[in-house]
Amino acid sequence: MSIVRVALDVPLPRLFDYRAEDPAGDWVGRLVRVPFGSGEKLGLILQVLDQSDQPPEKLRPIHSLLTELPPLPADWIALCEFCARYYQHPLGEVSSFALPPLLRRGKLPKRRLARPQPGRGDQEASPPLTTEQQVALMAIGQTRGFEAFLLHGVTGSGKTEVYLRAIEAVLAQGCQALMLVPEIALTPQLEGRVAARFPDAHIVSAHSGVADAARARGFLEAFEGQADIVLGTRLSVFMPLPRLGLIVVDEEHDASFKQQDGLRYSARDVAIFRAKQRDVPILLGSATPSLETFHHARTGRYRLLTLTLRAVAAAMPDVRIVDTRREKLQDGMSQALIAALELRLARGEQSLIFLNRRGYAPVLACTACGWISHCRRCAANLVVHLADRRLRCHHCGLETGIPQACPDCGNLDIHPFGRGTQRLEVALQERFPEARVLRVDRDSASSPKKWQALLAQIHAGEADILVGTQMLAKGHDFPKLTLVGVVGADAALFAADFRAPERLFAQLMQVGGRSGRALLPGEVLIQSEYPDHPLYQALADHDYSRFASQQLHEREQAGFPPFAHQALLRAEAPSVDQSLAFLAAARVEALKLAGEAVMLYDPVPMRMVRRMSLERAQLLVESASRPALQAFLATWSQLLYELKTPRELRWHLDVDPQEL
DNA sequence: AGCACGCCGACT
DNA sequence: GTCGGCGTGCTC
Ligand SMILES: [Zn+2]
Ligand SMILES: [Zn+2]
Repeated sequence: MSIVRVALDVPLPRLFDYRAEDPAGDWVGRLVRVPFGSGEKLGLILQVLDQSDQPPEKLRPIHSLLTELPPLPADWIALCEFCARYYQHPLGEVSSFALPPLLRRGKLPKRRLARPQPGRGDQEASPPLTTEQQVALMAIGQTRGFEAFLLHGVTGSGKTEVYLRAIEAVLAQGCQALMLVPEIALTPQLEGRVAARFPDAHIVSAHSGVADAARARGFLEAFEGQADIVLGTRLSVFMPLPRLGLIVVDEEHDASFKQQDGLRYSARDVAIFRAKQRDVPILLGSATPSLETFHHARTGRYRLLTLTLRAVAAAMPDVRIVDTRREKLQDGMSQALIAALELRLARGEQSLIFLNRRGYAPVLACTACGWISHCRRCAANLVVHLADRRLRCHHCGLETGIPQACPDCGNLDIHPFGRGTQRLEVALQERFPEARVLRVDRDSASSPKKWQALLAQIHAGEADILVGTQMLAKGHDFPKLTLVGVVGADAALFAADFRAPERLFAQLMQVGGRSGRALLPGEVLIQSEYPDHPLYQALADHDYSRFASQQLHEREQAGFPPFAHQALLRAEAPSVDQSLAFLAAARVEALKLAGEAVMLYDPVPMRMVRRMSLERAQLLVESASRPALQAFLATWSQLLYELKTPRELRWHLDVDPQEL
């Protein structure tokens, strides 16, 4: 009698053994139906063994083997095992997550006919390369096996062209390429561009918007080697790719590569593991690399390839910091910005005002008693959405109507305070009645369809002034756009999070890059009360390296990443005392095993304590040594599972957390 | 996380 | 008497 060791989608940090009659040699990697408790579950066979460490009477026989699907390859299983180990997550949950939902339930997609993919016509001509692009491609082409490259190049310097050429080269060798892009960048336009460039390649798109059947089909096409290119969001880092030859991570600094719930993985970091594991090169591209990546490039762990020039015939935009200390702003805008807008309107060019705050105003307040609109489920204000006359919580979705009078004192004099995109839109429309003002944020672009419609409208030149959040910052080329105004950026300058400046710089650099891409020179006006701040000065000089060096210096002084490695234990419960009590108990356990290499902080309530009626707290763990942190987390998390906790308390570990 | 079992309150 | 509330314990 043999034993199979199975990974099951349950939140338990262990595998489960079952009896099996006569397992064949190819059982490892297959899906299997097994009895579990009172029901049945689908699991993944990880090992076939002679005996179990469980007492024989506990062992139950498997129900059935899923033979429709070939066994998942060993390297795919190893990838899941790495994620389980690194992110301290149950292996069964990882492998389940790595499968498309349909396969997770043991179903296969209906028709698996080879889609009429290849042969879409003529290949789109590739533009000529700049010397810098040639140098980069030469370096990439010369590697044999694993090597990580950081392709650092400003917007318009032709990073995408380098990706496409590098992909072309691996396809020519009969290999597959995996290209990861941020959620917001995976648009029909990008898919179209890749498809036009590789008319004979079989391209699979993978993101959460793809329907279940199509996603499963894409997975199988990648798995069976029919797919040549997988283009997708962070999910697609888990695609099995037997002929993998290259991984590309575009906008590698983008926050959407880190999953913020469940398995809290960073697709960029998992991609690096994968490239190493499969011994293939990986290309990380960005105009504003994450400081982690930039640090690795500086210290020689990654190879730095730089594109300094705009490949398109256009100069860098002129970036000016507008000092707003001495000036009375009009609707949040300076004279300089208003004049610049007028100029663009007169010339028939487009302008964009970037304000990273949606809604009409961040809060509604009573001038008599001090009441403010707050969410009863969260420690947050309800945001005024005047466009649909609602108050809305941006954290839990709670909605109410806008009260006519103060709910506390009955005062009729209640006002929206502060400014969001809706208010700016209204103000601009009043100031420039003849201009076509278009707001682009998550509210106006609530579905992919509406988003595409807005983009089409912008491209057709049917808008003069765009008001938008970071949605507008990424990946879209607006040829008629020559002015970018930035409003209200200072708030992020002094945020509590040590990564806030890094994010702000990246965001402003990116949104600034929207202006003047084609033949018209661009201008960027950033309004600030701290015009001399080094972050703005570096932006004005287009000097990412100077900013990054200064930030890295500060991080080193403070002992922050990338000079330290962090993990966060978070807890949430109906009361913050419960959360803190759990963390205190966890800390006691940790003290028993933490050596000097691992630093344990005190449990503290989270910056926004209450969210969706749960009160949250966290405990930071830090070490200069990654292996020391990993070893500590492995034992600690085992102890945490054994800790007795109230039913209503939930906890998780976040390795390499993005926000503290 | 599910899902069973189990032991006390109020309803036909 | 029993229907059902959710506390606690287990899942190979
Ligand atoms: Zn009041
Ligand atoms: Zn809320």
